[in-house]
Amino acid sequence: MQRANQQLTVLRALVEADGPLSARELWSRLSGSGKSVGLATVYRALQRGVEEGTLESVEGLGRGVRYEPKDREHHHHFLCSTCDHAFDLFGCVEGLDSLVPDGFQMTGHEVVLLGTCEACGNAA
Amino acid sequence: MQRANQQLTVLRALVEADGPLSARELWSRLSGSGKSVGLATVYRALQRGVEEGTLESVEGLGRGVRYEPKDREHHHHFLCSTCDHAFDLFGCVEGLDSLVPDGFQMTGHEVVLLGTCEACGNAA
DNA sequence: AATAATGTGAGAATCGATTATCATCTCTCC
DNA sequence: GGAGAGATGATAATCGATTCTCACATTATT
Repeated sequence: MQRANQQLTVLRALVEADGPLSARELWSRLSGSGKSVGLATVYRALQRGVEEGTLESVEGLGRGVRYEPKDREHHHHFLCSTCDHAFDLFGCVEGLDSLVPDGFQMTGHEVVLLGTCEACGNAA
Repeated sequence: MQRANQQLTVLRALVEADGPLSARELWSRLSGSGKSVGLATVYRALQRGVEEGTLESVEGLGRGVRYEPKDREHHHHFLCSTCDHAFDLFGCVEGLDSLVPDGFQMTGHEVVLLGTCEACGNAA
């Protein structure tokens, strides 16, 4: 059995994106670009991608869950408060360990920068 | 059953908490501590607190919205992946500016440490 | 080609979070 | 004490997100 057409369409759109996308964002993008895909199919593709290990769900970017390819290097995100789009950033920060309280075990971290993206800044 | 000043009861519980709480968490805590308060009242108190400027809503800690007193100093949070409780941290990090892409305007940032809190770590 | 297995789209159903409704209850002011 | 204003609790209604259903389409198998 081979992966069907729409599953691939969804995954490819996510790989080409400049940041993590929610199911609905993904659906809007595809709908707007001629490639009409059912919303249910988007959800199925995302869920399956996570199960198969190619995708990862990202929480903590405003409300809702977004998804991104799992093979990306460690990175963080910029969330535009105007258009609500999330952008991938490169690099990380130092000094996180010193924040951890005694007795707590840190297994990971999230850094989210907030503000306005270039497009929204220019439009203003 | 006392029914007076529930607004105060809610705000006080939030001030005494060691981290931001969601409406439901707050409601559970109050219910569990003898001070029975309607869930609707909790929502009303939170909404009003935000309007009046004493409370602040915090997104980005897992799913859902949590609230904390607005007069706290700049700080971040530790989210326990076992009990899902959010704890206040003290201190901040350096080097965030270097992550901002050209043309983007950063107005704020969030740092969330993930892992297990002391209680959950000991219980394991 | 015939059949079986799987993928897909549209919309219904579900779920949790939040808000609205409304009958009561409390407090204040007279 | 009594009226009016605002607060409260129980629960229904709403809302957005996600999942489920099912008829149909596509692909695989023989």
